[in-house]
Amino acid sequence: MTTTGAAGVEGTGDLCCASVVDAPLSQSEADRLARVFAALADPVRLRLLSLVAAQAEICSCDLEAPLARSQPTVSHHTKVLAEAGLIVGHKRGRWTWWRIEPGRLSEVRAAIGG
Amino acid sequence: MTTTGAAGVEGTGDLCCASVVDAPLSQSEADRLARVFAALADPVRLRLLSLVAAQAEICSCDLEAPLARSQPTVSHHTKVLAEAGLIVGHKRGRWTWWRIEPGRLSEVRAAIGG
DNA sequence: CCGACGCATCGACAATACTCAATACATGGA
DNA sequence: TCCATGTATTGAGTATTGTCGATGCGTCGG
Repeated sequence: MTTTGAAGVEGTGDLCCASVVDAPLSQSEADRLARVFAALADPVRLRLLSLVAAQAEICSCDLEAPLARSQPTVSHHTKVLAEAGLIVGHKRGRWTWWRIEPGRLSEVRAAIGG
Repeated sequence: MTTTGAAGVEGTGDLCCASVVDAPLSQSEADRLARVFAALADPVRLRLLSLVAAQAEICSCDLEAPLARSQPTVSHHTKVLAEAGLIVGHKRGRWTWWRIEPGRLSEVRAAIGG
């Protein structure tokens, strides 16, 4: 099982070629982009993301302590990030391991004029 | 008057050298970053930003129609973007003109691994 | 088979955000 | 000076979000 919100690299929606600095964004492009930014708009999720990015793979159980949040809260945040396509998780035994999806961050970077 | 939330290029706070993909973000770095992402996490504001970016300078009065929002709502969104340091406005006569602050978007891009 | 463990989901609550009508403020023209 | 115009602010209603305790589900060890 891959705990990704949607298929492939794309989380909530494809970001390709939608750029804030180019022609005015369409309604739907803005919606898709806003969803990814919303996932990044929480300090706990940003720290979670940086923890995942720092270790190639990390277990949910190793996130509660550094984030100082309860297990349900951590689970909520991983879900949000996964649905945005920013991280991917898969279960192995009793544990869920998360890794970053670097391509997604690149898409975001491109969308703001990368 | 420059309708920027804070001094200089920085809006809510300096983003320099805080990167999601490098070492774990500190609490305060995450807070500052999250504030900027929160400003980008609304589709109306993203379209507003793209309208501003497309024209070197644009009047508030020319935003209501394309955004299909009331004047107070547009004013609210411009304020949020300005406080995040993403746009800058100054009054000229009766009108307020907004322009993009490209450096701020660059900072955000760098923070996600640019 | 049973209990412990890791994780996801549910329900609830407080805090925040988006929106608009009403109002206040400031500027320029007559 | 007075009024019209563009913008900002206030107040209120609704929706969304972050958080946690309680609970459910799947997996491993004994």
